Amino acid sequence: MESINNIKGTFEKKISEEKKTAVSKAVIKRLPRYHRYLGELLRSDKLRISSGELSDLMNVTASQIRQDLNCFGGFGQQGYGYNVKYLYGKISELLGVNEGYRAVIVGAGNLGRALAATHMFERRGIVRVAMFDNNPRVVGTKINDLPVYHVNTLAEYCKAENVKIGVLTVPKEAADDVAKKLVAGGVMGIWNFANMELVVEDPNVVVEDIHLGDSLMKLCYELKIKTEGDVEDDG
Amino acid sequence: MESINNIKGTFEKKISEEKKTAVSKAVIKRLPRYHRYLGELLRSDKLRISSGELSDLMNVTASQIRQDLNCFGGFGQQGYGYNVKYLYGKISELLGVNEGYRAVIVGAGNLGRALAATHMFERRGIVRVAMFDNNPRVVGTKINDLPVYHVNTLAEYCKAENVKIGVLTVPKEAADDVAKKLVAGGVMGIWNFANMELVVEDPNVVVEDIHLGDSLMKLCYELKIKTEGDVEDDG
DNA sequence: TAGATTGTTAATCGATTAACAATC
DNA sequence: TAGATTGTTAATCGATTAACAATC
Repeated sequence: MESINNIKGTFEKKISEEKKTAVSKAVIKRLPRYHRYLGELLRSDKLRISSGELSDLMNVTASQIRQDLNCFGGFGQQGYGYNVKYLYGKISELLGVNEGYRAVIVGAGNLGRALAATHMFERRGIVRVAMFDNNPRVVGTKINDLPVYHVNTLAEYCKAENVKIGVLTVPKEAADDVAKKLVAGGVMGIWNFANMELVVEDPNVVVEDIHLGDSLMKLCYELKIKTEGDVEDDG
Repeated sequence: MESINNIKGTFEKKISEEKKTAVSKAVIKRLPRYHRYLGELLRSDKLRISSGELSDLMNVTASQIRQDLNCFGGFGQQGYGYNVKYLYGKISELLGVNEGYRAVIVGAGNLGRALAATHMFERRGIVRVAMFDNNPRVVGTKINDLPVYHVNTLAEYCKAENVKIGVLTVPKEAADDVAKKLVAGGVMGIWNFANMELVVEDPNVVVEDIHLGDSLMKLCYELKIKTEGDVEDDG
């Protein structure tokens, strides 16, 4: 009896594992890029594309493209390639473009305003519903058609308005506190521009840290390496 | 005779290779993060730190920290650890913080203005000298103390003013053209916010593409994965 | 059917981690 | 000297590429 249960358990585990087969981080990071290129192909009325063609376009190996796409299912057809519209649709689906997630921007400073002005969100099916700040001079105003509320009402608002994404453009000293409010309000994803690694208790909340400064420094490093040796070395 | 030359050649090659030992991309991407944490430790008056302590702080393995730092030389001391100030200085040096690179921002839209308003550049020893745009209504004005010139004068200005870094916040249709002007002006590093992979002919010019949209999509993907299964699946 | 191109397995490469001898 | 911790080599892990059988 016990041995039968053991066998059954093992078997079930194998099946569920097979279904998951956790997609690697490297693949996930590449998905948006595929989406971008396929969107362009679609706009240029290209109907089908092979991994070889896409490989030339994107500067990655055809092998990687096939491997990547196959993590999510067989989107192509042997001898034909991939149908651009179909593949674009599938990747859009994977990326949640059709989910209509609702987002708030917290921090109405320069960066918050700049993000409020972009089409970055609509383009991805994300609906911005409001901005938040603690400055009484901007609370109550509108920025790019978005009402600005006081950050004290953040959690409450998110809960009532079913906000799923919070964009953090506050100074890093305030970031932890605002993040707590977002999580309390049921927000499940935080896009963090606060120049620090945001730590959130709830393991179901995902965080994407943006480190513009790190990117700028990496540029300087590479610039330095390339130009080094061109000048006298006084080391 | 020939065989002697061959042996000599092999030997010389080995030495020069040993000196280079090209630092891996993964390590380079982590350098700015070390710089960030060490800067904070310095500000909090911490004098020394071991790879073990830093490991706890940064959430990476101590082994990786030691391995990473050793790509650039022995910055630590057995039995002691690393001197915070010294290590910070060394990493700053590696990252070109003391080089005083001069930078222009091309594109005086929302993002360009937001970047102009940050302290991101000074903090890394980069000197912003001007902004550029093609809109006659902003050309001639000042934004955050930076003069705004017409983009037609870009190459000429960069050459005259020894500009090394160009920040690209123009629409992607204009990006290639502006990049050409920057390169013509002797700019060696381009920080590209134009939502496309910038291709530059000159192999000595380094490009760092920022893809905020990709990051946002990745967030949505992870958000979707986490919340999937919580709701009815009408697939 | 023949040609093309995928899906998938196996081989290679690179990056991370573990272990430990060197040394402060 | 003994204890601590680096620098560095070896082992492991993960990601990329190559190869080819399956199949449209």
